[in-house]
Amino acid sequence: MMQESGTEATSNGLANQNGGASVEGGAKSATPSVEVTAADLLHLQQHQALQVARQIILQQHQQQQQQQQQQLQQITGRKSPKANDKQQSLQVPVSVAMMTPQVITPQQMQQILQQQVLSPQQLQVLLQQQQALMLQQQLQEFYKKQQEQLHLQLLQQQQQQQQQHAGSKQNKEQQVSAQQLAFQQQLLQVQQVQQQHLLNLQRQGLLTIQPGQTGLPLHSLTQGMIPAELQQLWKEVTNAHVKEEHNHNNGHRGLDLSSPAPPKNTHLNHHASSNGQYMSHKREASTHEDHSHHSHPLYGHGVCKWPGCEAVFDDFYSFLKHLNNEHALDDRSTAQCRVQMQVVQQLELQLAKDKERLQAMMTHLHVKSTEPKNTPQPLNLVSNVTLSKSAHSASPPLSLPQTPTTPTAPLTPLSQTHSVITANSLHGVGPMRRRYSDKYNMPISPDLSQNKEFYMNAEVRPPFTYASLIRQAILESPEKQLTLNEVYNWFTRMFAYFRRNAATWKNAVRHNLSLHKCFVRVENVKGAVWTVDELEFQKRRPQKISGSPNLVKNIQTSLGYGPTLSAAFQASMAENNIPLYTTGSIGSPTLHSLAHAFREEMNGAMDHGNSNGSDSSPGRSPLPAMHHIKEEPLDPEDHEGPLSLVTTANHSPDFDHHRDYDDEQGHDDML
DNA sequence: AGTCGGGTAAACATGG
DNA sequence: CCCATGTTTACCCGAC
Repeated sequence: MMQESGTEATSNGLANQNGGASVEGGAKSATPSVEVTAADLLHLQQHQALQVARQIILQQHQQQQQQQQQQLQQITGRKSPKANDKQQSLQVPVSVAMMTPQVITPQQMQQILQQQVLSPQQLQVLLQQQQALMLQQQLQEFYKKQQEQLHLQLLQQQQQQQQQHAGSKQNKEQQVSAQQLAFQQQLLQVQQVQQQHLLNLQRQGLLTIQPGQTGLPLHSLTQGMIPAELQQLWKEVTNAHVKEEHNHNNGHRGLDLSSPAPPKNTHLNHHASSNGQYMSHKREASTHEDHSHHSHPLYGHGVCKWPGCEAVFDDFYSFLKHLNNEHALDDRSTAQCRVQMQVVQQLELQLAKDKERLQAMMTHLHVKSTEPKNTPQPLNLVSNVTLSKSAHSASPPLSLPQTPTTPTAPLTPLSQTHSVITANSLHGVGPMRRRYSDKYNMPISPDLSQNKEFYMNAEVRPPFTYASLIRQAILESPEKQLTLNEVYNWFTRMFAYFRRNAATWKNAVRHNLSLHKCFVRVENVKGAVWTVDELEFQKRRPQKISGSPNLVKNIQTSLGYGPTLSAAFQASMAENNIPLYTTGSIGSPTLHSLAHAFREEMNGAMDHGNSNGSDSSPGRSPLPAMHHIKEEPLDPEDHEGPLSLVTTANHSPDFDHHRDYDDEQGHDDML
């Protein structure tokens, strides 16, 4: 089918769509200056950090496990009937290339990616979850290390003190300083380790996570001699579903992070040895050394670490056998691999952000900044949800339910119900290749943040029709009208996927503009612009009730939007009787767009009864509503929320700025 | 099996 | 002539 011969149309040749460059962004260079000596400060730092960690962990811990497990399992089970039928065109996107999977060639991965075996939403969810997990783990490790180090130092200091003249004030100060230093160093180390680790992951292209074991690793980690606070933290986190296996008989770790990163191990071991604790780490190390020949990134502690697997094996060979049989190069495996890639990519971005955040926190604390200003850290995804949101909040009224929790539709919801999604979504549904079935007419909306970012960086085809996208582009514009070229630009700016094969999709765009009555061409002074005739657009949507009700429902539920959300949703819809407004209304961008978007979502919802994030196909993600993304560079991506309402509301504030979409993609967040 | 909407390819027209 | 922009037709696919 697609002949990619297409002469690349000039403009969009954004060759490297890899927006994520920021990972190594310079920002972080500033090393923590060590001037503070007051014990208070130290304490404060720790305390704050712990708070954050606690928050994050508490909020996500539980869901994580369940969600992850479910998700992974689903995906795992998923089979794509014809995933391979179209793998002819090989195109290696830069971004993907940067992660070289060991098992599959970049080309293959790319193909897989493009096939959309997994829906963006699923990916999104997975990514978020994994990110959360990783974050969580990192935090744990971080604090653990920090505490440990400090503890050590303390002991040493005490010894010294005893040996010397006790009571000297100087000694005390020194001790404090030492601790402070240790703390600083720890931070740096952690950062370095993380960086290295990520690099490794990047190289490997794989990162395995064992959802079900999430809790264990942490647990074992904290088992040593953890300071009260940490213990408490841990307790809070785990008590929910604490379980059994404390016996660190298996010191597995939720994330297979360490294995691929030798440096890290070294590091950890170093510390471990110093104080003779750290079971898990040690264990890990030993695993590597002792069974070096048996080491396999996908095999750890007798368990297959293939995402969603967890099969247990007595010996390495059994595992190998299993690996070859169960995880051979087939549709499912490739799909999982693909997910992993996305996960890694996202994690990298996330890490970068978190580093920045950490930096900001440190800076803030050290510099004793004045007001309690919330650090402007996007920390999207996961954390974003919980913490950062504040920024937006400032704004108004519209925010409905927007609560921090609502956010990621995909994410949170799952947590509660780990029931539904299963079988159906997994196995049943095939990969939706390019054809995301019908209904992706759904309104582009919520979830955007994540999706937006996701699509902006991942070369994954958005699950929306060209018509929907075009409409979105136009509606997002301040004037509600765009020239063809502007539409093109919007596409390339918003979706990494459209940074390639320009000839193809551009043709499609033109084709759609001409074909659908909902797009109206308006002659303009300097040419012609396209506008959207909302009425027309709405007219053509009703056609299908977004997929079989069953499916939809299923998904809805599976996503956790139980009756509750549904009800809420309906209610809101009812409230807004969405009057459609027609065509090219040009007016104050602000209100207009807002209303527009708002209605859009509403309409969408109405049309398809269910629509929204839950579109039938397992994966369909809610449209990336990228309304107004432009201006928020760092910002939080937003919140998406299952209900469009939410989203819209949140965005509202930004509506005013309108800018030219034409400029280059200046605003892509830098991430 | 037929219909329908959507995606892709391509031919063709037009104007700069 | 080339290219961007539009229009139109044809064909394929998947969902219903």
